[in-house]
Amino acid sequence: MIKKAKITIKDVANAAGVSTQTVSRVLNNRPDVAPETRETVQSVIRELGYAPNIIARSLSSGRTNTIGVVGFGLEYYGPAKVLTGIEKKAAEYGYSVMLALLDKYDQEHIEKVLTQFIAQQVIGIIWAIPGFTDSMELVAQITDALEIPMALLNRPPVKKKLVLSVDNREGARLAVRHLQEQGYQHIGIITGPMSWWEAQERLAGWRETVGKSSNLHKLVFEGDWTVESGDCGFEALFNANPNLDAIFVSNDQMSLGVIQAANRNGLKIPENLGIVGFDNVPESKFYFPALTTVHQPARHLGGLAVIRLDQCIRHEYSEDCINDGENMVVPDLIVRRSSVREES
Amino acid sequence: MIKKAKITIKDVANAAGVSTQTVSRVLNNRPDVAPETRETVQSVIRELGYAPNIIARSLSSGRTNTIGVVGFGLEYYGPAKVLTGIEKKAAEYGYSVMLALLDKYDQEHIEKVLTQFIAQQVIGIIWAIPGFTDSMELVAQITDALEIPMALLNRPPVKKKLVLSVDNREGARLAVRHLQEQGYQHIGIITGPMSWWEAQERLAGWRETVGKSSNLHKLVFEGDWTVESGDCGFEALFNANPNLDAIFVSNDQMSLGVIQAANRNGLKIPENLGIVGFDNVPESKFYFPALTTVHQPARHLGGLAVIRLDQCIRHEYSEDCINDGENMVVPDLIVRRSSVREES
DNA sequence: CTGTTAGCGCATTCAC
DNA sequence: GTGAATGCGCTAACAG
Repeated sequence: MIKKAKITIKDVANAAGVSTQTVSRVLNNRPDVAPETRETVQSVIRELGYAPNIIARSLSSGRTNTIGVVGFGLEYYGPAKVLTGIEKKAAEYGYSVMLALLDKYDQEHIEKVLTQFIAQQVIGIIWAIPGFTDSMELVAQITDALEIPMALLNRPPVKKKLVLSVDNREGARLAVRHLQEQGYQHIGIITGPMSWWEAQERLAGWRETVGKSSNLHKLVFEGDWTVESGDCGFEALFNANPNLDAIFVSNDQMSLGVIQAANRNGLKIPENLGIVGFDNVPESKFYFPALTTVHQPARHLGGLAVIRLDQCIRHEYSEDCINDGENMVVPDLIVRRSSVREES
Repeated sequence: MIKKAKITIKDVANAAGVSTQTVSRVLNNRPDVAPETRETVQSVIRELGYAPNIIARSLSSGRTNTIGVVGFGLEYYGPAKVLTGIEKKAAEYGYSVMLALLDKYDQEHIEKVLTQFIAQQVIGIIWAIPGFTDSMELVAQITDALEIPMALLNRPPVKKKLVLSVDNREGARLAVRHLQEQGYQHIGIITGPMSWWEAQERLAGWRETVGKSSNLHKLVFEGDWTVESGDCGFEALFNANPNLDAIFVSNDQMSLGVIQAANRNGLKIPENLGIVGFDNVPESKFYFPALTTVHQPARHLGGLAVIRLDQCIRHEYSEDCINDGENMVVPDLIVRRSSVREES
C-alpha cells in the first residue's frame, strides 16, 4: 500500500497562489479574508481533498480540542449511558474524546491514566468513575495537583471542584414516598455496596423517609448490585421482618432477584409485597410484574458534564461560583405494576 | 488558576547539563546512552515532574499512537463489551483510544467521523459497528479509499479487508443442535432485524440445522431485539404452529419476552417449550427459568481486533494473507434450565 | 486584506 | 556516546 504523500497547507497555498497564512485563515474561518480569495482557497481544498493536520495545529496553537474521559464498568447500563451522553455532547461542541477505562482503582493505575492524558495535552478531563468512599482521598489528592479543568461524576461535593451527580437521595425519597402512598407500612431496603457513595445516598434517602424506629437496621440488607444479592436480600429481610410488605431495591438487577425470590416463596407482587427499583433499565418494563423504578437521567448527566467542562475551559465558569444545585440532575419515578395494589 | 509554564525537554536538558537529544534518547529507551548519563537524566525528569508532549512527538516523528474507534449502541451489552475489550488491549499495546459514536448511519455522518479521525492522524481505525446490509456498499466505498489500517467488526468478509466477527452461524447451530438433542422436534426461531448481518447469520445457522420442511417460513418470526418483540414472536409462532415445542431466540432480551409470554399462556418451560437465547447477558442466568444461551466472546473480539490492527500497522499482517478462520471468534453454549427437560 | 518571519516540542539526520 | 542543525505542519505576531 503506497501512501500518497500527505498534502499540506503548503500544497494548498501553492495551488491557490496564496500564502499558507491565508489558507490558515480560511481554515479557521477568520473574517479578514477577501470573499473571492476564500472561495478560491476552498475550492482548491476540495479538489486536493486536503484535511488539516490537527496534531500540527495543536502544537502550534498550544491547545488541543481533546477531552479525556476516564470510565468504569461500561458493561453496566448506567456508565454506558453516561459515556454516550458525553460523546454526543462533546461532538456537538467540537471536542474529540479520548477514552481510558479503569478497572483497578489504586494510585498506580490512576496516575498512569492521568499521566497519559496530560502527555496527550488534553484540554479537560471527565472522571466518570463512581465515587468509592474508600478511595476518595486518593482521587482528591491526585486531582488537586492537576491544573486541568476536570469534572467529577457521581461523588460527594468537593469544595472548589466541579462535581456533577444524580440526586440519588431524592430518588430514594421518591421511591419510598410512593410506597407509603400506596399504603405499604413496613418498607425495607436492599442497598448497593456501602463503599459506593451512590449506595450510601440511596440508603440515606430511604432512612429520611421511612421515619424513626428502633429496629431500622433490621430493615437494611447490603447487596452488591447483582441479581443474586437481591435474592439473598429478600430471604434475609423476610427472616428478620415477618411483617415486611415492601422493599426499595437500590438497582433493577437486584430487583429482578427479589421478584424471583418472591415468586418462589409464593408471595404476590404487588399484593403482598411492593417493590421499587432504581435505574430503569430497558428490561425492567418487562419484568413480571413490570417494575416501578427510579429513572436516572444518565445520558443527560454526561452531556451536562461536557457543558460545564466547556465553560471551565472557556473560563466562563469558575470553581468559586459552583452551586451544587445546578449540577445535580434529578431522577424521576416510573410507576409500573410492582408497587400498585389494585383498589379493592 | 495560574499555570506553571510547562516544562519541556529543553528544561530537562539544561537541568541535567546535557543536550535535548540525549534526553530524547533516554525518553525513548535508546541503547546509545551512557548508564550514568541515563540515570542523571531520569532523576532530573522525576524531580521536575516532566512528561513528554505527545503532540510534539507525533508531529516530529510523523506518527501517532492513537487508534480511532467508531462505536454504536453502547447501551447494549455486546457493543459495550467489545469496546471494553478494545480499550484494554489498546492500553496494553500502548495505544490511545479516540472514541466516536455513530447513531445516524448515512454518508454524511460516516464521512464526518472518518474525516475527523484522519485529521487527528490516527494510525488505525476500528469500525465497531454492526453490519447493516443496507449500508454495506456505502461503508465499503468509503473505507476503500482510506489508506489507514482498518478493522471491521461483525460483518460479512470482504476481500482484502480485515474483518473480525463472532461466528454467529455456528452459535445458532450449537443452539439448535442442543435443542434437538434434548428431544425437541419443532423448533422455531425469532430473529433480529433482517437488515443486520448478525441476524441473517443466526437465521442461516438455524435453517442449516433444523433440516428441510415445506413450511419452514412459518417457523420464522422477525423481531427487533426488544423484549416486546419476543413476546409478539411467541404469540405469532404459536398461532402458526400449534405443535411448536422449542424456540431459538436470537438474543436474550427477546428471550425474556418469550418466557413471560409463555408463563402468561400457562406453558411450562422447559417441559412444554424449550428456549435458547443468544448473548449471555448477566441477567439471563436469573431469568425464570434460567436461560440456556449462546455466549458471545465480545470482549475477546475487541481485543483481537486490536492485535490484528497492530500487526497491520507494523506490517506484520497483510490483507493478502487474511484467513477468515483465524478472525472468527467462536461462541459457546451455556446450558441452563430453559432447555433441559427432566428425565422422566 | 495579505504575506513574512518565527517558533510550538520533539525526533531525525548527521557530525564530532 | 553525545551534540548541533533541521524540519514536522501549522498558527501567532507582526508588517505592509
